[in-house]
Amino acid sequence: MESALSSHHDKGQALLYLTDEQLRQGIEAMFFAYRGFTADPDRILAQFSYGRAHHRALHFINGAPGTTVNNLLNILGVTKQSLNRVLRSLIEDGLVESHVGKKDRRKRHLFLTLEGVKLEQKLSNAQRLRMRSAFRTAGPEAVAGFRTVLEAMMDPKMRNTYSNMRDNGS
Amino acid sequence: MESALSSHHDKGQALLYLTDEQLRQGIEAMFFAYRGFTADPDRILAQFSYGRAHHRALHFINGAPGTTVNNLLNILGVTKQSLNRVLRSLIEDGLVESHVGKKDRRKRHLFLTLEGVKLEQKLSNAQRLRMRSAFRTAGPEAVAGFRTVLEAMMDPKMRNTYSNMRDNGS
DNA sequence: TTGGAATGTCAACAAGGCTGACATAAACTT
DNA sequence: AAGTTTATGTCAGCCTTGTTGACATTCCAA
Repeated sequence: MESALSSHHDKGQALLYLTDEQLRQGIEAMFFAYRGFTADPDRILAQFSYGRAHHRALHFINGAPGTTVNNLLNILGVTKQSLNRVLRSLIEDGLVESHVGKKDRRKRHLFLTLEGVKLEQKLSNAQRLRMRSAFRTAGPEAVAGFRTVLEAMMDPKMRNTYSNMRDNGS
Repeated sequence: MESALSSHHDKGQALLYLTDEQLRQGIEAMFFAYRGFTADPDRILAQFSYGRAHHRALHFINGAPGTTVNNLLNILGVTKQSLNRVLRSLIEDGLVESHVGKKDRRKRHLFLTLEGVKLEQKLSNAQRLRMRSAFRTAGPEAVAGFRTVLEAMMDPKMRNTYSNMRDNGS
C-alpha cells in the first residue's frame, strides 16, 4: 500500500479518507452513533410498552398523514404482517386512526390521533434534542457532510424515497 | 418559535441546519442510511444462518484480538446471556477461540480462527465497499463532517470507547 | 365478469434482546 | 483461612419484531 515514489505518496495522502482503517472507523462510528440515536426514544417507548417499530410507524404517519398501509410498507421495508401487528396495537390504543379510502375503498389511510401526535412529539423531541446538540457541536459544514455521506450510503431505491420526502416536506 | 423581528430571522437563516425540519431530515437520513449500511453484511450472514449479533462479535474480536468477554460486553452493550449465546455458536462452529487468561485465569481471551477471519473479511469487505463508495462520492470534507457529527451523536461513554479504539488502532 | 391489487388475519417460527437465578473458579481482602 | 467480589457460563422463560405461508375479503379495472 505504501510506496517510496512521491506521486504514490501524494495519492495516498489525498485519499487518506479511503484507507481500510478510515473505513473501519466510519463503520464503527455508524454503529455507536446509531445506538446513541435510538437510545432516548427507546427509553420513552419502554414506558409505554412499545418498541422501535411503533416509533417508526408513528414517525412516518406523522410526516405523511393519510398515507396508505402499502406506502408505509415500502418505506419501512418490513412485511405487512409485521407492520400490521404494530398498527393494530396503535389503533387499539387510540394513537392511530385508519380510514377507508374515498376514491379507492381498498386502501386504508392512516392518521395520528391527538394522543398519537402527543407521543410522536415526545419521541421526536427527545431524538431532535440529541441531533440538535450533535449538529450544533459539529457546525453547519459538518452537518452538510454528514447528510451527503448518509445519502450516498442509502440503497438507491430508498434514496429516491428519502429525496421525495425532503422535496415535499420543505 | 417564529418571530417578525429581523434579528431573529437572520439567526434563523444562519442556523438553518438546526431547524426542526432539518433535524427531521437528519433523523430520516440516519434511518435509511443505517439500513443500507447493514444490508450487504445481512445478506451474507443469512447464508451462514448468522445474524447481526454474530457480525458485531466477529468485528470487534477481529479489531482487538485477545479481548475479554467483559470488554466485549461493554462495547456491544448487551447482556452476557445474549452475547454468550452468540459466542457459543461461533466457538462451536470454529470461528472463534476462547483462551483462559495467563495472568488472570478467570478471564477468557477471544480470538478469531482462520475461518473466523475469513468470514469477518467477507463481511467487512462488503460493508467497506459501500462505505468506500459513499465516501468517494461525498468527498473528503463531507467524510470529515460525517465523522464529526456521528461522534457528537454517540453517548459520551461510547465516545470514549470509540476514541480509544481509534487512538490504539492507528 | 374475472383477475389482480390492497388489506387483514391466523399460525408458526427464529433471532436476539431482556430478567432472574444459580454455579464455578479465581482473585482479592480482611 | 475465611469471606467477598469478579469473570464467566448456563438454564429457563419472556418479549419484540422480523420472517413465511395460507387464506379471506373487498373492490378497482380491463
